[in-house]
Amino acid sequence: MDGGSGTVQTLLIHELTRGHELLGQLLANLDQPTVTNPCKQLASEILLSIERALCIAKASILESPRLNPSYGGTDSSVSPRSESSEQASKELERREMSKKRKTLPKWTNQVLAGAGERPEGPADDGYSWRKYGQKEILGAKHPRGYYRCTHRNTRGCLATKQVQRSDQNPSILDITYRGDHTCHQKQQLVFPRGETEQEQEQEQGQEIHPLMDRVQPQHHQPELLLSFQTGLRVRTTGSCIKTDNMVFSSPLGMENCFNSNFSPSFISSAASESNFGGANPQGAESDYKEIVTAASSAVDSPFVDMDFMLGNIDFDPDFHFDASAFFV
DNA sequence: TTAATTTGACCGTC
DNA sequence: GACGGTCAAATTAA
Repeated sequence: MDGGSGTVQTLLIHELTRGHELLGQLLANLDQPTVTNPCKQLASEILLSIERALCIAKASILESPRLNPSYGGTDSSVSPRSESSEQASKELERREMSKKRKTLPKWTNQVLAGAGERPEGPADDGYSWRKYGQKEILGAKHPRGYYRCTHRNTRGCLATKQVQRSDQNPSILDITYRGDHTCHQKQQLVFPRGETEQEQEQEQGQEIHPLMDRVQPQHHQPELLLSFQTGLRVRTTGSCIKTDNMVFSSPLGMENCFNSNFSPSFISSAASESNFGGANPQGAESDYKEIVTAASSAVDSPFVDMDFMLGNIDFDPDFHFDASAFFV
């Protein structure tokens, strides 16, 4: 990025800070027994503030066209090259990609593998993946499968994932995601028992929030925050880490973006405990395996989304965002 | 015929 | 040089 990123970051931090302040006021108001209107007003303002922050973050990413090679970047059909120059550019491209990949956000999920699934078969996470490789990994009992987004060529989507069976528990798949889906394929949520979204909603008593939709439109109602909060509370209190077969762990972002000052209770509490009935052998050694989990339909996108939007923004070390209050 | 998967080779990093 | 990640030709499936 360029020099403008500093300003963007400042704006972002400003918005988030403001959101934080408003939140403080909201919580203060909540302490009063009968007040409801100020709360709604504040919630609305907070929501707007946060939305602005998200837009800024998104804009900052879009500002960097290099992150999106397919959009106007290398179009070999336009400029004919000699064979050697083409090869050279390929090599260059490869190096660029290599660098780029390093900087891509990365996080890990653990997924209970279904009985009928292929050895490295990824649980369907709603995106369409194409396998491009498989490799025996040193010290691992099971090979690692490499997948990339189906729309890599058509839309330049750089998202990839690696799927590997856990050594300790072969019924668990460690799935490492890398990069965001720039293809904007609408995530098709998969419901284990053939349930619809609505059915799941009803069963879980919580909403699928528009905020959690990774595809833009952001005209959210003020009450959204409240339902958002409600949903999060459900997840926080439940030590259970599952839908039927999905287990979610912390995306990179929660830890990476907010540093130590940002330690929401829903992460830390869950992380300190084991899952799968007390056995999560992977948990301690993995980079980002604090289990957040909950209903995959609701949890998946938002955190991942937030992660990506904020992923390459450095927060001021002094920036304090006490999110624990937010999720009370 | 097209799309997806497999698999050996290649490349970059440590 | 070892290892992990990716490429791309060959193969298989739909």
